[in-house]
Amino acid sequence: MRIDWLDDIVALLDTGSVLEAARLRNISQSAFSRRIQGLEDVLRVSLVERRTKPSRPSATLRAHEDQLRRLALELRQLLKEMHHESRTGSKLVVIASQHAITTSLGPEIINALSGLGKTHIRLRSANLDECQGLLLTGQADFSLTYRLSGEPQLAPGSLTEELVVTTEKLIPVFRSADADALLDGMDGGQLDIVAYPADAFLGLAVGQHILPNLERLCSLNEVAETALSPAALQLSRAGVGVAWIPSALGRADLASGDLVDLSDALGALDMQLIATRRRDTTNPLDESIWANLQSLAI
Amino acid sequence: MRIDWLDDIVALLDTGSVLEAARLRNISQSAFSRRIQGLEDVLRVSLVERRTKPSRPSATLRAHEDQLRRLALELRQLLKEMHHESRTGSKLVVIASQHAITTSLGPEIINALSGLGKTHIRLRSANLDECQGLLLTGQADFSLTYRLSGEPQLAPGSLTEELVVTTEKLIPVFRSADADALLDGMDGGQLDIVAYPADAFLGLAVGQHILPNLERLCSLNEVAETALSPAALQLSRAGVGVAWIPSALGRADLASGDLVDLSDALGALDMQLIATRRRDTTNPLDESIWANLQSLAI
DNA sequence: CGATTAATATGCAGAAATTGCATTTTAGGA
DNA sequence: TCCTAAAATGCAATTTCTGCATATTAATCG
Repeated sequence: MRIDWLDDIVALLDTGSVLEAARLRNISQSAFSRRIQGLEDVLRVSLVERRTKPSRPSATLRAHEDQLRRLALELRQLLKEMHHESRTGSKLVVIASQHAITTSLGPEIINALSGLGKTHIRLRSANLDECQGLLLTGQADFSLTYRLSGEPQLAPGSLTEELVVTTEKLIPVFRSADADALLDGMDGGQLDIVAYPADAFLGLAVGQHILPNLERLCSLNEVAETALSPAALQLSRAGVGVAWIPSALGRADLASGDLVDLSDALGALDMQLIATRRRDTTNPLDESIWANLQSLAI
Repeated sequence: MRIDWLDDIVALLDTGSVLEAARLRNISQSAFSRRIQGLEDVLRVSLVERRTKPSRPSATLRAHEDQLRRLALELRQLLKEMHHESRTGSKLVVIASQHAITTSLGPEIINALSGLGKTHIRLRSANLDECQGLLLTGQADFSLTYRLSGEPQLAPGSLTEELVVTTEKLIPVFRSADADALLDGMDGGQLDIVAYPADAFLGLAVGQHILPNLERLCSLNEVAETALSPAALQLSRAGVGVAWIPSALGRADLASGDLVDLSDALGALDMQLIATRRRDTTNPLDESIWANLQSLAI
C-alpha cells in the first residue's frame, strides 16, 4: 500500500534530482524513477523536466511546491495524531494559542480543562494569523486570542463562533525598587521602555494606543525589543525598562512586590481573551470543552 | 499505484458501512475490506469499529472526519489544477474574492490582469472568512476584500502582505423615478430599505455605520434581505427599497439615469479594496501579478 | 433461544504492481 | 568527439491486489 506518494514528490522538490530523491527515499534509482513515471501517469501531471541532466522538478510542480509541502505536512501530522489517539484511546484536543497567551493564561486554562476524562490537551503557540489558519484548517480545535476591548469586533464570520473567556489588562510594570526614580525622570526627560515588534499583536496594541500618548509627555527610549512577553517581563524585572504585559503574566511578581503596576501613570489597555471554534464541528468532546470554556467565562 | 486511499476513507465516512463504501468505490466487498485492513495496518490507526454489523467508522475516524474530508478535497482540487496546468502549460492564478467584489470590481480586475501572457485567472467568490482561509491554505494566490476606511487596519500579520488597490464608496441608490417621493416620505415616516444579512460584510458595515443614524430620523422598514449585492441592486431598481451597493456595481445604472445616488440624504461609507497575498510565495508569475495590482493602485 | 439474514472476513489462485540488478540511452562537460 | 553522470528500460523475482467462493459473525425475527 503506497500511501506516501506525496513524500516522493516532496523528496523530488527537496533534492531537485531523481537520483538524490531516490537516495532520500531509501529505494533504488530505477525503482524511484518508475515510481515517478507511475505518478505522472496516474496524476496525468508532468512532475520532472527531463530535458536536462540531472532532471529538475517541472514548472507545474514548482508552482505548487508550497501547497504540496503543506498538504504533505498536514497529512503526516494528522496521521500521527490519529495514530496516537487510536493507540491510547484518548482524543487530543489542540488549542492554538497566541504567543502572549501561551505563557500567561495558557497554563491556567489547560488546568481548568484537564478535568475532562480521557483528554489530552495540547497548546500550540502561534501568532494571531497562524492561530486563525490553524483553526480554519482544522489543525486546531480552538483558538485563544487577545482582542483590545475598544476594538470593534470585526465580523465574527459565518465559519467561526466566539466566546469572551475573560477580560484582562495590558499593564505597564517595572521593578519596584526603581519605579519612583523612573517616574520622576519622566517629566520632560526620557522613559526607558521594553518594546514589542510592530508586527506582533502586543506591539500593535502598545504602539497604537499607549506610546502615542506618552510621546507627548517625554521622549521614549526603546532599550530592548522582544516578541516574547515573558522576556519583556524579565527585562522589566531587571530594571531595563517599562514593559507592558498581560496582567495574568505579572500576577506573581506583582503580588510578591518585585514588580509594581504603573497603569495610573503610563496607561493600560483592556483586553478580552477570546476563544474561537469552527461552527461546523460536530464532536461531542469539543462540545464539552466549549461548554467548559463557557463556564470559565465571567 | 494506489493514490486515492483518502477517498476510500471518505467513502467509509460517507456510507458508514464497508459494503456500501465498496459499492461507492466500484470494487468488490472483499477487496475493499482488505484495502481498509491494509490501511489500518500501514497507518496503524483503527478505521472501522467491527463490534457491530454493519460496522461503523471508528471514533478516531469520526473525530477527524472534517479534516480528512478537507484534505481529500484539497488534494483533489490541487491535482486537478496541476493536471490542467500540465496539459495547457499555463498557470492558473486563483483569486479569492469577497462576494460583493466578485460582481462589482471583479471583472475589471480580471481584465486588467489578463494581459499577462499565458495566464488563466479564476475568481473564486467567497465570504471574508473563506477568503482568508483560501489564501492561508494556498488554495488561492491572492484575495480581494473590502475594508471600511475608518476601520483600524487590523494587524497585517507576518504571514500576509496587503495593498490598497482602490477606494470605493458604499452608496445608497434607488430608482430615479420614485426617489423624490421616497425622500419626502422619510420625514417622520418610514423608509423602505433592502438589507444585507447581519453576518455578511456589507450587512455589518451598513448595520453598524449607516442604519443607526437613519433610525433616529425615521423608522426603517426592511422590505427585502439578500446577501448578494447584485440582487440588492436589482431590488432597488425595481423600486422595492433603498439599497447600499458598491459604487462600481451601480456605475452603469447611475450613468444611464435609472438609479440615483442618495448619499447626501442617507449617508455613504468609504471602503478600500484590499489585495492580499502570502509573504512566502516565491513564484515569478505571482510577482508579476502583484506588480500589476500595485500599478492599478491609485 | 434457535433459525435466518445480512455484513464482514478469509482461503485461494490468477492478475497486476513494484523492486533491484544489469544494461542501455541520453544530456552535459572536457 | 569522448567521457561521465543521470535517468530509462528489459527482465525476473517478489509482493500486492483482486474477485470468487466460502466461512464467520453480528443483528433480527419468530
